[in-house]
Formats: sequence, C-alpha cells, structure tokens
Amino acid sequence: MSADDDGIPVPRSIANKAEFEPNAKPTVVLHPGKKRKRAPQQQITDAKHENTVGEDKTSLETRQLDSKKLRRPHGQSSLKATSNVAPTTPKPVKGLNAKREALFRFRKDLPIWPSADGIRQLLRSKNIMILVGETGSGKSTQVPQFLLHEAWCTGAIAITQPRRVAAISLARRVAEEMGSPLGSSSPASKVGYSVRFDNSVSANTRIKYLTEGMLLQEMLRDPSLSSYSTVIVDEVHERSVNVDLILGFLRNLLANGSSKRKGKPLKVVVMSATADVEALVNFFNAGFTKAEKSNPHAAPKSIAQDDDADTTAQELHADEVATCHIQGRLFPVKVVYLPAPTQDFVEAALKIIFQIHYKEPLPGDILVFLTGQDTVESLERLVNEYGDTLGPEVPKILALPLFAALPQAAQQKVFQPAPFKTRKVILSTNIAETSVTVPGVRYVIDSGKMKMKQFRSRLGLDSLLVKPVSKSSAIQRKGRAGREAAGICFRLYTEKDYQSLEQNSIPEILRCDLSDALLGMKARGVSNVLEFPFLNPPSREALEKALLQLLQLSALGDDGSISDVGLQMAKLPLNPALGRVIVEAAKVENDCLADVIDIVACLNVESIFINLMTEEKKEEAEEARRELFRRDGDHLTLLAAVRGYAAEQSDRKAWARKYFVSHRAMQNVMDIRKQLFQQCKQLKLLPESASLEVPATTYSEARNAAIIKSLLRGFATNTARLTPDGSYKTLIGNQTVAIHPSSVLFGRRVEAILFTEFVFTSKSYGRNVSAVRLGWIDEALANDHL
DNA sequence: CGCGTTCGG
Repeated sequence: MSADDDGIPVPRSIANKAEFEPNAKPTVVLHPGKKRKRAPQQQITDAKHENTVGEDKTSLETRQLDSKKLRRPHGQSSLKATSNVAPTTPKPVKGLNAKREALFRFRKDLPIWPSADGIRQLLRSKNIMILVGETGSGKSTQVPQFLLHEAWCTGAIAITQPRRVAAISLARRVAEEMGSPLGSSSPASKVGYSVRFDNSVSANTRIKYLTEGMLLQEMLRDPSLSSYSTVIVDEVHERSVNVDLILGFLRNLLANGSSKRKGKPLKVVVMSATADVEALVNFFNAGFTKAEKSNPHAAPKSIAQDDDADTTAQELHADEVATCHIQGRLFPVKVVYLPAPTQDFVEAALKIIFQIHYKEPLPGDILVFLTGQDTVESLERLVNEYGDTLGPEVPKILALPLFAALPQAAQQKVFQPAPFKTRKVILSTNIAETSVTVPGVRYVIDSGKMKMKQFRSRLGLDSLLVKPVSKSSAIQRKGRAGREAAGICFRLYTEKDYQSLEQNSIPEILRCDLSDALLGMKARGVSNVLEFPFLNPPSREALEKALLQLLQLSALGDDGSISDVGLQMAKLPLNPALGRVIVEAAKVENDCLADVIDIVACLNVESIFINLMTEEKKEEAEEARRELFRRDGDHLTLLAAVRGYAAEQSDRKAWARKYFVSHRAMQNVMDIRKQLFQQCKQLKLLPESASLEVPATTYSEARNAAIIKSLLRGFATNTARLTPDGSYKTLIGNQTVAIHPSSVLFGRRVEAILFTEFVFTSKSYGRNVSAVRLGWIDEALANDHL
C-alpha cells in the first residue's frame, strides 16, 4: 500500500458524502465489502486553493514541468511571513495573510497534527521511530516540521522519497507552509530538494527532500551523514532496493557510527503506509549491542490514535524503537467481488464499465487497473466500440489509456475534467497505483493482476510476467476510488481469491540483479556483503552470482575487495556492466569514450525511437529512419541518432519529428550525456579539455570495432552465436535467445550477437543488439574469470 | 512463431 500526497489538499468541489448509495446494484454484486467506520471531516471551509489543488505530489503535471519552472521562487508575501511564526505554534500569529492562515488551518486539521507533541516526546528519548501513517495522514509534510525546533535537531533534516516529482512537490508545499522561499531561489530558504539533474538547496536549508538514490550518493561522499540530525525515510512500504539499502546503512550507522559522527546524535524516522511495523522494529533492535538492550528502564513506548482494533503498535516490545500509528483519511469504498473467477478480465471489465455507466449517476469516473499496453489498448477498442452504440439518452463515455510509454500529451488527458454529460474511463497499468493520481475517480475496477519483473540469476535474465497482485496492492488500488468521495471497487476475482493473495508484494531486492547493490556496498566500506543487514536477505545464490559478476568485471579483486576500477564504476550513475563499458572505452587502445557515452546514455532512457501503432506509420518511420540505421546493430544506430540530434542546431524538435524519434527521450539523453561527461572528467577518464561538441568524425571499421569491443567487456555473458537452424544460442549456458523485433538486426543472421538487455516476456529476447565476431567474444571471455 | 509493469543515480 502507498500513501501518496498526504498533507496536500485534494479538490473540495465535490460534496462530501459519508455513505455512498448506488442507484441500483450491479448484477455481479455478491459480497459487498466492509465499510469504514468514520467519514472524513470537512477539511477546509472557504480557503482558496488554486495554488494547491492539483499539486498532488505525484501528479503528471508536475512531472512535465522542466527543472527551471520547478525552481521558480516564491512571492514576496511568503518571504515576509517567514520570521514571525514558528511552524509548530498552535495558533496562527496575527497579521498572516488569508492564504497562510488557510494553510495553517489545513495543517491543524490533518490527522497527524494532534500527535505532534507525542512524536517529539518519543524522539527525545529514542533514536528510532517507526511511524505508520496511512494515505492522507499528512506525515510527509508535517513530521519534518514537527522536529525542526527540537533541541537535538541542530543539523538538517533529510527526508527521502521514491520518486523525483514527490520530492520536488513536497518541498514546494512545505516551503509554502513555512513561509520560506524554496531551495536555491534565496539564501534565506529553509526548505530544499535534491533529485538527479536538479539540486535546489541554500546554505540555510534545514529540511531537504531527496530521492533515495540521491541520499545514497551523499553517503558515498559522507558515510556518516554528518550534516544531518535526522533522516526520515518515507514510503518504506514500497520497498525499493534503494530504501532497503538505506535502512541497512542507517542501522549500521546507528549501531556503531557514533564516533564517526563525533557524538552528534542521529535520529531516524521510518515512515510506512502499512502496519507491518514488527519486522522494522525487530530489524532496528537487532542492530544494537547487548549493553544498550539490557537497559532496565527501556519500556515499550507508543502512541496510537486509533480507537479501533489496531493495537499492533502498542503490543510491540520495542526498547530502542518508538512506534506511532496515524490513521489516514479516505472516504469509504465498497468492495464488490465477482461471484466466480474469470479467465478474461478484459471482457469482465468491459461488462462492469457499462453496468456502472448505466446505473450510476454522473459525476464519477472509472479507473481500471490492467496489466500492460496490450490489455489497455484492447479494452480501449472495446469500450469505444460499445460506446458508439449508446443511445442519446445515455451520457457519453470517454476511454483514456494510461501507461508510462504513452506520449506525454496523451497522458495529460486523464487530468482534464470530462466534457459535459460524459464519463471518463481511465484504462491504466499500475502507474496509477502509486505514480499518478487521477482526479475524479469514484469507481475502480481491479483486474487483480500486474506485470512484475524478476531477475533469474541462474539464467542471467529478467523475466517480465503477469502475476496476481498482493493484498496491499489491491487495497491501494481500491483506495483510488475514495479520494474525493465515497466510491466502489469492483474486483475481477472472487473474495476467496482475494483471501489467498500474499499480504505484500515481494520486495524488489529479492527480485533484482544484485550486482549494483553489492558494488554500492563495497564502495561504502561493507567488506562482507553476506553480513549486510538486509530487511529481507536475498538468497545466497543470488548474492554469489552478483559477486561473481563483479569479479568478472574486475570491479573486485580476487580477495573480494573493491578495485580501483570498481570504485570508478560505483561513482557512475550506471549499472556495473555499463560502468565497466565506460572504463573500458577510456583505455588508450580503445579511445572511444565520447562515442560510448552517447550510446550508454541512450541505453539509460526508454526507447528513443517512437513506437508506432499502425502498419502505415511503421513503414513511414522505417523509411525516415533509414539514414540513422546501421547494419552493425542497435548500438551504432543509437550513436548515429545522438550525433544527428546533437548536430542539429536550429530545430531539434523538428529533427526528432522527422526521424520519428522521441524528443523527450532525446532531451533526457542529452542530460545524461552531459552528466556522464562531467563525471568521467572527475574520474580522469576524460581530459579536462574534452568537449561535448564532438566534431563530425568519419567512422572507420576500427573505430566501430573499438566501440563494440568496449561493450563486450561489460556484456561478455550476453552473447550468442548463430546455430545451423537459424536460432541464436548463448555462448555461456547455451540458451536460446531471439533478437527483439524492435532491433535493427531483427530477422537478420550474423555469426554472433551481443545484447545489452536480456529479457523473457513471451520468450527470451535480446534487446539492443549488435553484430560481433565470434573471435572477439572468445577474446573477451578469455579476459574474464570464467 | 513481431514487442517494453513501474521507479531511480
């Protein structure tokens, strides 16, 4: 489950209703779900919130803004108010303007507000707090403000977020609430943020919102986090790899980092939207020495607001760790299950969409959770087909697809209010579960399925398969119907199926290639990664496979300690294989780093080539792109595209259109390219004089070979040779691998291939493929410890 | 034998 945008107001244009009464019951209703006891209170009566409405921390609107717009400074009125009010003062100080007063009333009305003193009290005696705050509790915006004026809080407060948009919009919101300018806009600013490509802080920043990845970067330079008094780790329930690494590093730091921090205390607040606090409490308690544990005065401390059954927090015997539970604020959502399982959730969804449409009054949009682009598009066609047959007496229906690969303009449509007498139906992947909040939704239809990636270390490939969701995902999806008013969630599975779902999704750290995580640990001084405190320890096999991979990339020495090359790799914002390619390209005998940087930048963004829907468009695109395509494969094709784009000085947008290349993706490539250039200079892989303006070089066979050989150094195991039956088989492991249809080599037969991605979907595919000589592979493999 | 759930440095 996930709490998003808590503490950020939602539109109040729709009247609150404590109970929801559908006009007629849909025929599929079998088991109406349990209703929540309390209806949310009215939060704000007459405040204007043009500025805050839609400032949802996860809205796409924010995401679309470029970094310059995101950094716009605040108005003078907020500046004036800065000095005369403490953020935690119970009453607003006289003379505040109406907007600030409204902001303050809003804060006071958040579910977390009454717990402010309790939280402060607990953190005076304890160094760790697990805070469960459900959606809408206000934890992400309020907790740092509660702690800011504590005596122990002499340094800054870091608060991590899994997503960049969230970090930025939360920082903006809190700056507004505190009457402080934001980030680097003024030296007086107390609130800032830090995300990749956009670091906005001042010398006086006290509260800093940052992505998990940025905090890990900071820990590379300063492992004891000496500038911070508190680290707040938000959205821990999402269990990203980075959050698990942060928790492990923080536990080590709390247990034995006191000397490194020169005795300055570090307080850690771990915030989660789901109530499985026990594992977290045990995790942190286990980090302490016996002496500390045997403190006879250490009694379990907890504050819980909850008046119903939720007493988990109080029952825990925490001696180092305080716990706190804050209820959320959501409208009641009724749950409706299917009476019998279905094989075809697209068909089932279609029926329910039109049942809702006929029986439920407007307004009230429908959000459907599906598995991927394919199911989204097929349901879209069906809805449009049926929608066209609706009589004039029935409101219209507007199907809107939503998935990450959808062009930005099409994604924006889900935020526009439905036209008059029209109901929106948003057909979405799990992007709408956490990353995007769609307004106006009162009905959710949950297929109960999602696509999930799982790395299989034995095969060295990622599989991307449709899996049942977890209960907490199902609950999160349901909650999307109750953000603005009471709603209904239709689950396209039976109640029995629901009961048999796993409570939580498998944490990412158990599903991914660990080489990146392990390299990061080695670079931060963890000598024995098998002993690292993982909240969920990965299998020994997965850990050993990753260590072997690092050894083979010579990121580690034979004794397992990090090598100079490994340190360079760890400092690059790339996975170890790509990092190794960079280091290899810088060698004098290859001397192709500028070229390889451009290729690697492309491999780090979603495809730069736009995916066309119709046959006609596809052919047109193929014709237009012919100029860029290279027979040697995708990597040199990507290089040609970057060079073409970079060389275009007048109208890059037009250039992108001409070649059916995504302009947004290319802008991203240019940012990454610039960053890699800078970092390679710092690592002395490039001379200071190296310029991003690469002169047009004539590409020789030798140069292409150097590029491909550099790639081979990172991806020697991702290689395959052509077999007599026309299929490709990997050199290591003899697995069948097909060239992905998006590749320029699709359908071609060459003696051997190299691929920088290896994914199983409907079968094993190599994506981003280049032709190589068998002899080169032998050479590369001979260099390795294989 | 024609294809990419979603984040992040």
